[in-house]
Amino acid sequence: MITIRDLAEQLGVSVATVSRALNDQLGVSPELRQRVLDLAAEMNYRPNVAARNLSTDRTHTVIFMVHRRRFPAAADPFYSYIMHGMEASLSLEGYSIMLLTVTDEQLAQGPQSLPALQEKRADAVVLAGPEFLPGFILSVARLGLTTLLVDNALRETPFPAVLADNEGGSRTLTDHLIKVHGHTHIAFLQGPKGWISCEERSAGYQFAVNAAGLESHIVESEDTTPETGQDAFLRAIKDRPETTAIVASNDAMAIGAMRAARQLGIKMPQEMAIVGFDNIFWSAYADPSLTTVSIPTIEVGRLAARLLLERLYGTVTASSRTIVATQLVIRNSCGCMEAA
Amino acid sequence: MITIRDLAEQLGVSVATVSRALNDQLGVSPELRQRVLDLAAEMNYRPNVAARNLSTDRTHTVIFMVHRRRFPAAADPFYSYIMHGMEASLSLEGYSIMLLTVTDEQLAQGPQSLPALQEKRADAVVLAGPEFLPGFILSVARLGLTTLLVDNALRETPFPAVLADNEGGSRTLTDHLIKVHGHTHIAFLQGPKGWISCEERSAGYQFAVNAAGLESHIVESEDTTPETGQDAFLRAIKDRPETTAIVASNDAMAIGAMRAARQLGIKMPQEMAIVGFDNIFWSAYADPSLTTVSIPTIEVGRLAARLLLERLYGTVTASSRTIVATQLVIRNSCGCMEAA
DNA sequence: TTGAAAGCGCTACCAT
DNA sequence: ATGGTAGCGCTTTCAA
Repeated sequence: MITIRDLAEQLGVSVATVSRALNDQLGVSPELRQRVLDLAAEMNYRPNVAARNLSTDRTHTVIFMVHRRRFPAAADPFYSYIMHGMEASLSLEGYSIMLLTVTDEQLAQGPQSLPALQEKRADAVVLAGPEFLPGFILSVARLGLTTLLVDNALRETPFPAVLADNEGGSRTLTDHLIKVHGHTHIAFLQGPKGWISCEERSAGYQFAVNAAGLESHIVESEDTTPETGQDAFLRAIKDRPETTAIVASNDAMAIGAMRAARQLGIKMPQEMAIVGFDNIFWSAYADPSLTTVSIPTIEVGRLAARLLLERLYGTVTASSRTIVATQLVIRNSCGCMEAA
Repeated sequence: MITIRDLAEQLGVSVATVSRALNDQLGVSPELRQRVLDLAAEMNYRPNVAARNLSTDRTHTVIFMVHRRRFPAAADPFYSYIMHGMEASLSLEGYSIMLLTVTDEQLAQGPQSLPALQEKRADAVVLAGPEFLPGFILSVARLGLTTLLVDNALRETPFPAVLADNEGGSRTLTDHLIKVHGHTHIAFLQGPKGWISCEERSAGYQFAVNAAGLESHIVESEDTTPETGQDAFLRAIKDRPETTAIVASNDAMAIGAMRAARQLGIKMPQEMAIVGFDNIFWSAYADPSLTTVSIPTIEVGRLAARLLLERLYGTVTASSRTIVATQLVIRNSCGCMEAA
């Protein structure tokens, strides 16, 4: 293994100079700098990360923390995508990303139970998903790591967070059912209370429905899987048989609802329009193909990476929530393009 | 931040002793050891990883390397699952896992283009997926990192690798179509040449078909997506209209084939049985639900982690390939349980 | 069993 | 612009 000492000796200069040249710091004459760089390249020099970490107290590493159940979610690798987006961005800046999945027990015990965090293996940490509660979040932040929430947020305390525009997307989606297809009895299949994305989607639905002077109809669920979607659908039409359209909290629920509808012999989209959220890969393969809202997950990850780096370098202090635009994806399940 | 020096001073002993006590090394009297441990706990001492890394030349980190296109694969988060399994196991041993996705250019340029590898940010590296070619693999290994292949293998050189029992799974699956359902004209939708898992699945199919005295019928594809499955299916039945069953290289292709069959008005499973491989979440939601072979991805990850740690600790030297058993998952698309 | 001290490779401060 | 050098916190010889 070759070190800056080797380079320094070869060139007959001090290690300090070599270090400066290598780190692009001022105080080195252009020609000497070039000689250092050339020799480093020639000798295939690689900095020792551990040594640099020790003396700078920086690791150039970010921890991506997510609940173990959610990575990957069987039905939807949402967080895998976000991590992927982060990795691609971070690697460009010389940063690495570590995966840390946490169990319910660890969540309950707090960050003390997470050695990777305590040992400061990273400069920053992303907490992805709604499982992280305020108490946990704040204790992580208190550890001294730069902390960022993704697909989650604190309600009262301002805290850096990146989220999709769930409310806007849901409003647009619901509006589409109302304005384009003329539905007047639309139910919303709501996911668990406390999952911010579900609540925002619910809010978007309600806004659209209220604005149109329609009655809202919210059916609650404990989860957002096909199974719970199926179940919620059945309750929805039992409650109100006049229902002709369903907005599900996500695609998985929507696909479950479709299955339930099909089993009852309900024609889709003619007798029942069903739409989802997330635009998972398989939503295009549902029958009828699912109208939904897409979230640019890679972009969410890219943004998270950028925000983190900005905060690490002190470029920026303010701005708590960052909202990423979503987009309506029209397919067949809303009633559009039936000819296709 | 509290260091071993703080502990040493508090206790009036040397840092060497504290270090030994903390690292469970011999040469410390039981009572002193206990006092050290107690104080460490009381003062909430956390070792500085960078310092330890520097002096031991170990990082207690593993890099999970995968092609950028494959993480996560939109249709099937196969590698996300494996990484997840690895993380869960590694964290128990105090190891962390880093994600490193690589592009085609980086693959072509070799490990030189990957700073994370060169800088020895990890003790070991897993190369997951068939995109890593022998030259690349061997140069990574030459870097001095403990290297392990997952869902890939070298053909000639013995090299540590973990794979699912693709051949066995595929043989069992094909056998099921022959023995239970009496099919005599079964086509195999083959994925790209060079993807070892696809080739093994192909071999399993051929073995079963030959053993039954049937003719094999292999249809090639450039990828293993629903689109390529759809296309391959059409070519298969055009080639041989007598075909009554399809074994696809994976579930995504199988679902694509189903779509093509449905568009042609072919009844499934009565007129056409279609089966897949991987048991992705959505395969249960296909119509008819997909008979397939499940791969215990979490277990694959767990095994990979264990093999890596064993090699890091020099417990084991031999054994190149490790094969993980797969399991037949019977649903409706093969013709079983039609009543259900 | 315990302690002293020499590094690990790099950064950054203080001189020159 | 360049050099000398003191750490960063820990592990690990070597002595006692």
